Amino acid sequence: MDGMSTEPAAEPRWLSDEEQYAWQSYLHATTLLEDHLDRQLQRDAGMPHVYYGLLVQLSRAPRRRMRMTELAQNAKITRSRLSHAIARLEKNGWVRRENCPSDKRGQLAHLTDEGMHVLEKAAPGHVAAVRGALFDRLSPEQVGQLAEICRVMADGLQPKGADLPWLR
Amino acid sequence: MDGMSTEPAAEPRWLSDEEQYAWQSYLHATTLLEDHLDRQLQRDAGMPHVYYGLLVQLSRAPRRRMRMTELAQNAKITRSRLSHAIARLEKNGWVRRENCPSDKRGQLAHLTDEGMHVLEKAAPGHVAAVRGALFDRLSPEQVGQLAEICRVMADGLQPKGADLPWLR
DNA sequence: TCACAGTTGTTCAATCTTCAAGAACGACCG
DNA sequence: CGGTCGTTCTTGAAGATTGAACAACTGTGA
Repeated sequence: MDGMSTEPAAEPRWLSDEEQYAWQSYLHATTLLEDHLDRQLQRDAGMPHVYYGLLVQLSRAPRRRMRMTELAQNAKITRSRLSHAIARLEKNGWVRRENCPSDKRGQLAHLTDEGMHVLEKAAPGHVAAVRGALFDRLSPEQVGQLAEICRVMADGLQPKGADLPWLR
Repeated sequence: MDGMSTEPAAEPRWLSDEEQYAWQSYLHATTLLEDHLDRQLQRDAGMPHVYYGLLVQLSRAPRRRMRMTELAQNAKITRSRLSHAIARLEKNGWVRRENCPSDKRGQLAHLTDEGMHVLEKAAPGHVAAVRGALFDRLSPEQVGQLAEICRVMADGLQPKGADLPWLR
């Protein structure tokens, strides 16, 4: 008996030089961008990026209302986290909870007028930040490439629906 | 003359349809990937991705030692956050603090043998996760595109006078 | 030598996130 | 009905992060 055993982890395929470089660049860039947007929104709108995203979702929903679970899924956060987040936004007066008429377990998050106002005030600065960091620096081809790359990534990470990609 | 006034925020340039789509895809994909890696490492190595990154940095440093500030800069986190993180890793026995001989204010973070061992155990699974989510799904051209896009992004977000130690 | 401004790392309080329950309700089946 | 299981949302405690404040130290210039 020697090296070869029944171990499932045979030979880890490490990253090539190009892949390593791409991975480092990815981590570097995404971290910087996330920090940048978080700071910008915290400064200008008094909330982190995730919370801003919740308001955006609500603003686009019919009657500015959305079920908690649906909102959590769209924002890719847990229901628990959403519960805390909505509690905070409710304390700010930007969101209000309502009972769901069709399901007594359910709750609707409702973007208030005040919340809509905050969102409208914050949006231009936020878009400018995204532009300045990303879209004003990329060529149209690169924007397309980025979208396609992200689509492929998301395809392989889809948590629900068919769990086909989870090999093994 | 009409609504136009002296407002400094003249006309926010919103995102085009292509840009909106790319931005949504970006947020979706990066969130999913980060969550995926965080869970994988939390499950297999008992620490989040950021902490794993710290161990990687240390493992590559001369004598497995690094100054706190340098480590924080490389990992793109604040010194405060690093302080807490190292305290936690120290509690696990994976890192130890040492006084810096040349600067009495300074501290060196030192990756212990035990920490190195944990890292070596976790690395294959982590690489597999990165591969499975990203590099095994992208064409070589896309890997190059991604690297270039991220390089441009990072260029525009570089916090200060740029020293680029991660560029070879 | 002596300010003195700048750096280094830690700490505190406020905030945010996660994880493990748990209460309330709906859907289904006998 | 009544029982059972799954869903929906909330809660509380532990852990993590942030930003400001702080003590200790360095290096520079007068």
